[in-house]
Amino acid sequence: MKQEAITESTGYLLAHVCKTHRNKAGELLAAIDLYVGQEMFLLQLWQRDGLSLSEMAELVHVQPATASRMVGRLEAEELVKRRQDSEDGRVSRIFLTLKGRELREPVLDVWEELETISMANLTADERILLRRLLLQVYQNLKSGD
Amino acid sequence: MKQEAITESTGYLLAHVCKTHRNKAGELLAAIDLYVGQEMFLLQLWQRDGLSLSEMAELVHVQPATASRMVGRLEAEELVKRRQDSEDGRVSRIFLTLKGRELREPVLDVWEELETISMANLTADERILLRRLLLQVYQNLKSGD
DNA sequence: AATTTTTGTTTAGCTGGCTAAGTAAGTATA
DNA sequence: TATACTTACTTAGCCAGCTAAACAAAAATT
Repeated sequence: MKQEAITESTGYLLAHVCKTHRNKAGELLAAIDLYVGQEMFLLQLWQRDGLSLSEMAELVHVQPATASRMVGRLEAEELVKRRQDSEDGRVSRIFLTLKGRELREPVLDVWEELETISMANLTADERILLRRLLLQVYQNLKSGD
Repeated sequence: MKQEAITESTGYLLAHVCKTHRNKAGELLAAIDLYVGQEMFLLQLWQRDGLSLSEMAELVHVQPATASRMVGRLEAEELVKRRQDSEDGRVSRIFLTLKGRELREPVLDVWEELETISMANLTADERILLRRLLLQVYQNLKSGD
């Protein structure tokens, strides 16, 4: 591969767009006192309170160690509380606090704004197309060796 | 915004694809003893040895603090060395070592493999289209408020 | 019933990101 | 010339990622 090819590659552009997207998300979430990624945990709990830590990790697509620490931080901010499962002493269940529940609407607003900004100037067809292409890339990466 | 809309949004899919891409990159780079992102610094130095730290930060699109630390790690691994500029004592210039230069081919190979995997099953037209759509998203995020 | 294996979580330690603050060199102004 | 301001970099401290190891509970095996 020629050297210039890296910075001209689609993968490089993808990484760059993503970083920009993530930074924008971080900026918008900061306004409601959340760090990027935290909202994903809350999102899952709004759908189903009391998930176990490993269920959370799986749903959010992170490792259990990451989930454990992030839940720890959410707990420290009093957005969630942890309880030991009644039937399996190893299992940690995560529950929303009132404070955590109140963040639902603001988070949805943030993501709506983020999506509106990101998808501006793209027709509905282009958005569908982008999704299809991204899904193909994802499949490739998931199965590639 | 409805809650399900977040996980159905293109931004969410983008983040997910990107994380997968980054993990794949990390896996491939680990085989040549590099962490994700380090190769980007080397890439710039292969093109122009002796860049200042802030030039590096700008070219790689990170903050100077990040660049400083990452260059520190590359120096610890003896891939680069730092020298004070002869005309401006504040300026730190980064030079490749022989070891750093020898990594060029392996890095190019890694990125070629990564790109091959990522773009599999996409026609040339689809790749061009993906790039165009990603660039549009990037422009949106860069100018959006 | 005792032992071994598996499972769920946590902690430690590494990484690349960021912001904020600090330090020293260079430049501009009085 | 002395002082004030700007610039380049570094350090400290926060974050989300990861892997590896440790620990305890549960399940499986002997």
